[in-house]
Formats: sequence, structure tokens, C-alpha cells
Amino acid sequence: MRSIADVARLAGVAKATASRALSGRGYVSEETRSKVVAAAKEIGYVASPNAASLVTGRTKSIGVIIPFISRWFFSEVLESLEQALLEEGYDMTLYNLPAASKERDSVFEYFLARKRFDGVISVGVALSDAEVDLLHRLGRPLVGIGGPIRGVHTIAIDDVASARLATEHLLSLGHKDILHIGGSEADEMDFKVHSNRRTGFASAMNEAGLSTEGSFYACEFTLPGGYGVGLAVLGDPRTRPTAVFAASDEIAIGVIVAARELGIQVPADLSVIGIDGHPYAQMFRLTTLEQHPRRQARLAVVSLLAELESPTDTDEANHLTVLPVNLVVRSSTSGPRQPLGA
Amino acid sequence: MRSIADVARLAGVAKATASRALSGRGYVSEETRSKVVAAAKEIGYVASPNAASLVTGRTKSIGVIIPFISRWFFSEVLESLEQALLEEGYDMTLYNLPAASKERDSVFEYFLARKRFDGVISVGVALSDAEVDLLHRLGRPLVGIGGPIRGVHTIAIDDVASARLATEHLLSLGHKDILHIGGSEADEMDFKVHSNRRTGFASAMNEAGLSTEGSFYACEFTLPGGYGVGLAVLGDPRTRPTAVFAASDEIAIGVIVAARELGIQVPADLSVIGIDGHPYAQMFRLTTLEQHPRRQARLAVVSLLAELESPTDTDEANHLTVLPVNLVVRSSTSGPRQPLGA
DNA sequence: ATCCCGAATGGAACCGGTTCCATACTGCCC
DNA sequence: GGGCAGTATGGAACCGGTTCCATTCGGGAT
Repeated sequence: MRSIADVARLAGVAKATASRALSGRGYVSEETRSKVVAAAKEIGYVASPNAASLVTGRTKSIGVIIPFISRWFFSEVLESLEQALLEEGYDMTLYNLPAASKERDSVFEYFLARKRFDGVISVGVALSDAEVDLLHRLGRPLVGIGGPIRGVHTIAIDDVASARLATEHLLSLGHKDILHIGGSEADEMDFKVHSNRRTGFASAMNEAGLSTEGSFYACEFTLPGGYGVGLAVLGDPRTRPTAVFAASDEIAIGVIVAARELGIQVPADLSVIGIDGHPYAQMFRLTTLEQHPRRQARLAVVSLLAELESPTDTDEANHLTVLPVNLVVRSSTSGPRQPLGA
Repeated sequence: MRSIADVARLAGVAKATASRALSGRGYVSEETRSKVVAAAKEIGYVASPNAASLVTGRTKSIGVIIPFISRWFFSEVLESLEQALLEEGYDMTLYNLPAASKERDSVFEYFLARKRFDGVISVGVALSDAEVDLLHRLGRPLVGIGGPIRGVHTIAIDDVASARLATEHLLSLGHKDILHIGGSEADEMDFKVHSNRRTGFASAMNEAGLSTEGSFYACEFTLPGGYGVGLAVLGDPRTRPTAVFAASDEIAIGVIVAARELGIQVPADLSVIGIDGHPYAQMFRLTTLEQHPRRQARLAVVSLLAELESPTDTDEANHLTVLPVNLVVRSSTSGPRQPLGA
């Protein structure tokens, strides 16, 4: 309704001056500025971001691509991203994209190409080269969370090392028969997270001289997922492992619930360790490796906005920020019942 | 980069014609249309939504206000909203607002007032009259999910009736000593959900001639919340209720986990019923009232877009769509151990 | 043959800001 | 006293679309 021309008229100055006064760019006398500000306030003027974007090319809005909303890691990231962006004066436009789908193509071709945002944060989505190129051509910086993307600054934990660490914790307690429950490569999340954690597990086991033959089960990264595998695998005491390394806390908790139902004592009969630092971990006394999604999110925002301020070379930006995880030992892990064989 | 003027030049027509050809409005010969479309494709033209919004006043974007992201109901709603909006060609801009905060004011004054969206969906947020008025003045339709807002079409379940139904289920099984665990009015979610469910509980109890004196506990709407109350309340067999009506499935599951740890048999020693239809309900065999957040979300989108198409009178739009809940009986509820007193 | 109407198209104004350029005034230095 | 740098302001172009208005053309009715 009210345009800057109205403000200018009321304040008795030119549009250009009103614009300068309100945006703080260029020379304006203190006296004029206050006149303009008063006029703007009087008629309840709010600038149209569309008009401004049209000429400046900046939208003050960031696009976020994310494959899940309800899973813990992602909802934490999302919440932090929103907060951090809001603080910096940016809107957040959300694209919830299951890994590969027709929607995905339409988002890239139709939505993202419209340049309604100044930059993109991609959470746990492995973008294809073509998709990265598209964004590059549009001159929109891109930051990733949760896994490396070619030519893009990414913030993540070291999945291989983390899985190693978790496995070594169990090994150091004396476990030899360890089961790893994680995501399948065919999962909707087409990232390397799953295979990396599996790799870390395998390398720790092999280093300890143990085979990983038949010691992996795949399931959804959810509580019912872990519960299902738990019921299926833990039932027979003869084939039961002494410890489980779950690739996420939700899986780990599902396993604990299953164990309790089967009358299996945790940790006496079964040790369980997860990865995440899920808020439920404490009440299930779960030993876990805490990663810090909120920290990852805030870092991503900082990095993206810095890139917007002063664009760097593509090559320079092409690096990985690895965040530490920390082991929180609770009472879901202990040594096996018969440390030196029956 | 490429503007519609480039397309027009390449196709050998005027800007106006190119615009008509691409947008499908007004008269254009089939021949010209295909020439223009081909030209656009050739140079990879993508329209600038900013420029279009500037003149049409439409942004093809919807703002969503939501107090939580990670809690089940909200993440479900969010996921569905995003899908439904995307299908209709709308972007979704997310504002994650804890009920009352300085951020909240800034969102309204700064972000929402900028009119970067055609309409707003408010999920579980009780907007103040002033906030509703602001949106009205901006001419932006508003639809609510999860609780009534003055003068706004809202989609919700009937919380009073649902709580009644849940309580009556327990009563019909013969329970007399029923505890209600729900949210406190002081919770971040300043909606009437909590008090409504409490009212429904109380009225069912009173109708059955039972007192509700001391039969309410408040906690967070989370699994650890219910777990904490469960541990605190269920320990003493003499004061233990025979049934719990939890205001959400997460609370209910927390209670079940606590009960299991305390060695209390569910349902033999304790019946538990929740509200939600949470995906974890099945694995905990929880009897619950399913509400359908995804259905609520899609209805909200339909309603909002209809309102955008053809604005109705404020008074006409001022109504409530009540969605049904359905009782799913699993094995967390049964009759009390001593149906007719010890 | 004349008139009228609808289809097709081009020119130009417009949406609401930002920014370039020109102009004017001030004060300071040589 | 003339020139110059720095501050303050206005006019106008511009961003990239949409839409109003005018013009032209072809065909059917009179």
C-alpha cells in the first residue's frame, strides 16, 4: 500500500533521499534522516522486499534442502538453522526432498532456478554434479551439512572415525562378538553416512583381528527399526552377540526396548552404544557418541553468510569442516559376562 | 541474467507478447507461442518471481508459523504442508516461533509485514487479536491448525471430546482411579489444547461420579516428560492409579517405559491410553486416539488456496473444521486387576 | 462495399524500490 | 578570490516482469 514515494512526499524530500535515509547508504543529514524515519513510522511504511530484490539481486532469504523433518538430527538442524537465519535477518524457505524423486527434479528446475534465495544449505542430501553446477551458474553459494559434496564447503562429523571410536569402546571393554546395526545403502538417504559408519566399524574390528562376517543388519534409522531388528536377532541366546553398535541412537534405543522385552539385561547380557546424543538417550541410559547438530547448523549459517559477504574462489571454498564427537558413557555398556570365554 | 526481453528479441516479438505467450494469459497465436517457448528454452530463461510479484502482488509463497519442529505432531504437519504446497507451486517459508518471545515480535513486525507471502498457516500458535489484525490489514488470508483463532478458519480435532472419549474408554473398562498427565497451561504452547483435554477428562470423570481431586500431573509433551512423571508417581503401590490417560502418545510411552522399569505390568497393573497415533505407539502396544496431522495439513492448504482464489467475507471464513479421531485399542489397556474393590 | 467484432500484436506505463549522475552549497587551502 | 573536496539532495534511469491501450488485420453480417 504505502510506498517509499508516500514517505518521501510526507517528509518533503525526494524518493532517492528517502531511500538513502531508510537504508543507511549514502549521504543523508541527520536532520533529514529523522524526518524521513518519522514519516515512515507515521504511515506505517514497510519496504517491499520484492522491489528491492529486483534491483539489488538480494532476497534476504536462504533455501534449505532436507530429506527428513521428523528424524532427530534433521529436526535439530532445522530448528537451529531457522533461528540463526532469523537472527541475521534472513527468511528460510524449506524444501523437503526425499532423495530421488520427481519432486526433486521439479524443485531444482522450477523452484531453485527462480533465484528466490541468496544461498542454499543442503542437509544430508548428496547433490549431483549437475545440481551443484546449476546453483553455481546461478551464482548462489552452497553449504552442506552432513556429508561431502563436490566443490562445496561441508560441515560434518567424521563418520568413519566416529564408528571406529564407538566400536573401539566396545572392544576395549572386552567384547568380541559385536553386531552393527545401521542404514542400508538403498535407504532414502543416499549419502555416504551409512557406508562410512560401516567402514569405520569394519576397520576397527579387523584391526582387532575380528571378522565382520554376518555382523551387520540394516534397518530404518528409527526406534521401531532398531526394535524390529532387536526382536529378530536377540531372541536366540546361542547366536546372540554380546554387544551392539547402532548407527543412531534411535536404533540403539529400539534395540534396548527389544532387549528388555526379551528379558535380556543391559548391559550385563548385552552392551549397546549409539551415535547421536538424542534427548531420549539419558532416560534409556544409553552410551553414545554425541554429535552436535545445532552447532553444525550454526556453523553452516556463518559459513554461508560469510561467502555471501565476500565470495571466495570455488576451489578455496572446497573444503570440509570436521566437527568433533564426544563419547558419553552411561550404563548401557560394560564388559561381557564371560570376559575370557565360557 | 536472461530476461524476458532477450526471449522476445530472439523470438522476434514484443515483450508484451512474450509475456502473454509464457504466462498463458491473453491472446497469442499458437505459432507465436511455440516460437517464444522455443526461444525461452534455447537461452534457458527462468522468470524472475520478484519482478512478477512486484506487479501482480502475488508471491507464490506461503508463510508457516509453528512453535516446534521436532515434536511429532508438528513435524508431521510440516512435512505434509510442504508437500501439498509444493504440489500447488508454492514455496514454504518457515517461522519457528516459541510462543512468546522477542523473536515473535520481530517476526511479526519485520518478517511477516514484508508481505513476502500470499497467505499464512499458523500451526498450534494462538495468535493475538493484534497479530490477526495485522495479517488482515495486509490482505493476507490466514488458516489455523490445532486450535481456534478469532475470526480465522481453523482445522483441529475436538480436544474436549477426544479427552472425554479416552477417559470413557478407561471408565468403561471399570477403572475408577485414573490419572491424567498433560501439559501445563504455562507450557510454551500457549494454546487451549492442554486445558481442553483437561476439561474433557474432568467432565467424563464427574459424569461418572468420580472426583478429579489430585488426579492431574503436568509435564512436557515428550517421552522423557512422561517418564519422569511415571517414575515419580507410580512407585508407591498404595497410591498408584489403575489407569493413566496421557494427553499425548509420547507422554504415554514415557509412562509405559517407567512402568516397565518399576516392574509394573501393563495393562494388568496399569492401563495407559494416549492421544496422537504416534508411529512408536504400535511397538509399545499403546491404545490411543489417532488424530491425523497430515490430513489436517492438507485441508489447511486446500482451504488457504481456496481463500486466495476467491476471498470470502471475514465472517463467513470464521469457522472451525473439526476432524474426527479414532480409537485404536491395543494391549496397553484392560480392566483393573480388582474390578470391584479389594 | 461498408461496418463491426474478435484475434493478434506492439508500445508504453507501471509495480516500488535502488543507484547513477548532476547540481548546489559549504568550508578550507593556496 | 578561485578552485577543490566533501556533503547533501533531486531527477531520472533501471531492475524484469505484467497489463492497459491502441492499432492492424481478416472475416462475417448487412
